Amino acid sequence: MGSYQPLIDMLRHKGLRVTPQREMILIAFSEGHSHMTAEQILEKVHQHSPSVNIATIYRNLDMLREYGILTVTALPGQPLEWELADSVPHHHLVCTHCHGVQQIPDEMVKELSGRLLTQHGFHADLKHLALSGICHDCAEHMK
Amino acid sequence: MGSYQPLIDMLRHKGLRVTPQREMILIAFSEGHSHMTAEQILEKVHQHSPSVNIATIYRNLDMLREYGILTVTALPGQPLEWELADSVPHHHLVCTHCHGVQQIPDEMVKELSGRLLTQHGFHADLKHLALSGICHDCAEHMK
DNA sequence: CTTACTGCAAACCATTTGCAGGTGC
DNA sequence: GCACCTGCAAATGGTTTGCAGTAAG
Repeated sequence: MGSYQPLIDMLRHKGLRVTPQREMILIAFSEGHSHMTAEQILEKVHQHSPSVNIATIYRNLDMLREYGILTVTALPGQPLEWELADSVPHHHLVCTHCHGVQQIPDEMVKELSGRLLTQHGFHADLKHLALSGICHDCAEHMK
Repeated sequence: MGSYQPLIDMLRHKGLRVTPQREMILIAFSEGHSHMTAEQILEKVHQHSPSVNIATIYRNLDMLREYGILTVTALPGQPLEWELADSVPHHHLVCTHCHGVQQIPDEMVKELSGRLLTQHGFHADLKHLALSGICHDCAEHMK
């Protein structure tokens, strides 16, 4: 539910044009559900301006993803779900063999936590997730 | 790479008809990659019988999923990936509020572990994963 | 012999694209 | 003013469906 202003500034800062359509999309995220389909976003935008086209929504969602502002997740048989990338904490991969630690972006884990929420209503605390296993180098040596 | 015979027996046992198309689909999984798209499965089946139709593939994949023989996963912008359900370990969701424990299918975690392997070369040990968070009921009460 | 299953073709639905006109900077 | 952005409409691509014929049991 954060303000959308900083995101609009970010667009301007990156040399992208700030259009009403883009503002309304970002406003939709700050007002609506945390994750929405393109169609749901269009609905929210239409509350402000019914002439906006779905193609514009798709193009801008994709652009916002490329610039790291949004993330997408896919569920089998359902339209794509979009959400603000917002705060992006990191997670760790810990090797049980060499005890080395590796960082991975939250994006990899987000798909899991998103599904836990939508399918099980479980608000997973995956802010500081640590996963154990065998790292790439150790796996090579063990062959 | 396991044998497909037990799966065919399972179909027969559940009163479903054992057709050449269904056999060839199961053979495709026992011979091919662990996860495949409908199109890739069709290709494998066409090696044995080129007259089989894609609609039949889709209908049977869906039927096999309903009977717990296959699982599907979706990645943004890509066709669905199908794989044998085979051994399906479970994971746990532990509520930090009521300390309740909930089980989730391995399917939900598989997408993550697959990506950790392909993108980071990390062989995650996700056989007995336990995730903490707030369960649905507690989240409702806390509102 | 019954009816589940198949092939075919058309429909469907989310998403993408080409293009001509509009608008932010 | 110029390139970027938009609306529109048509195309796309994966998946589903209706129907008449076929074959598993």
